[in-house]
Amino acid sequence: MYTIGQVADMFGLPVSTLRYYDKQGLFPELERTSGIRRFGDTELEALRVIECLKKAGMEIKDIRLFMEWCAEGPSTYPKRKAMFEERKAHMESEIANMNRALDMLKFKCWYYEQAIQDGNEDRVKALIPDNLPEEIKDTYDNAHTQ
Amino acid sequence: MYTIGQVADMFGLPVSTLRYYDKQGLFPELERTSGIRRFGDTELEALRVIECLKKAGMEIKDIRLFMEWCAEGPSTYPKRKAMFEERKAHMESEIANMNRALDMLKFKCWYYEQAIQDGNEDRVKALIPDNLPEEIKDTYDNAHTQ
DNA sequence: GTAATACCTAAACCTGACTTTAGGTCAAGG
DNA sequence: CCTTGACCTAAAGTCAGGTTTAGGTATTAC
Repeated sequence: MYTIGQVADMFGLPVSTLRYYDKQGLFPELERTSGIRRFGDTELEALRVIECLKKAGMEIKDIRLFMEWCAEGPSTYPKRKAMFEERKAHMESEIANMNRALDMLKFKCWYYEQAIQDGNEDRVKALIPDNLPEEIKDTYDNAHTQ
Repeated sequence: MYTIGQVADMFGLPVSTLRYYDKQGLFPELERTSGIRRFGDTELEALRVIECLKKAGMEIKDIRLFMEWCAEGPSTYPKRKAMFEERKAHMESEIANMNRALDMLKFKCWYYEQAIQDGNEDRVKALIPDNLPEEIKDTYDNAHTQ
């Protein structure tokens, strides 16, 4: 059993964050001894899960839901799986969007590289339609910009 | 020249957002006729750029900086390029992080798939160490979780 | 002539995930 | 005894990126 301060040190989190998580219902089984929180294995495990779920872009309220489902037992496996499937699909489309943005950024870097060499944008602007490197060509339509 | 309402329709943005962008200094050259905003080609171009830069995860204040640099002329090419290089690096590391999170999600989906089949987590918990599909094996250490 | 629109402003409000503040309890150390 | 440090609470503050509201002007439509 650990105090909030020990757990904060273990996870490199501010004490205030742990209190906040508790208030949000992320530790449904948390016990107290005369008002003081006592973190056990269940809570440490929960914290590890929370860190994972946050990385996956999940909101606190969804994480709470997940914790509640875990406490409810095997009957909630399908719900839990569905939540992760939905997250996975969301994440995949986010990554696809970010890759498009990344192509755009590559294009911008190339564009300004040329502009710096020339001292102006005239040549590079004229150059774009044919001479654009393959991988960023698709980006051009999105990036018809300075 | 267009009114704010026409531009809002053209870009599918609320009028309030355009006023907000203006207030944030994103249209340094915007003109007015007796108090009313007149959006010209410069502003439409700026809006296209803004949409790109937002996709690239840039904050409003950085976009304003970029707009100001554009207005300053060729001497700011290197600054503009540096801004995009920095963004590019940032984006690449974000994508890498997201891919790690995605692997974790794949692992979770697989895990619950097994748990649903078995009606409990006993077998899948025991199964993990050897039997984990290759691509998500690395993830396991991050996901030593329910 | 009045009602509906489209425009304007400043300022308050919203969301999420925390953080900070203000005020209080309790145990140990000098 | 009294200060320090770890814990507690509720409530307010923070940040970004808008959105909403309240109140005002100006043009067009019936």
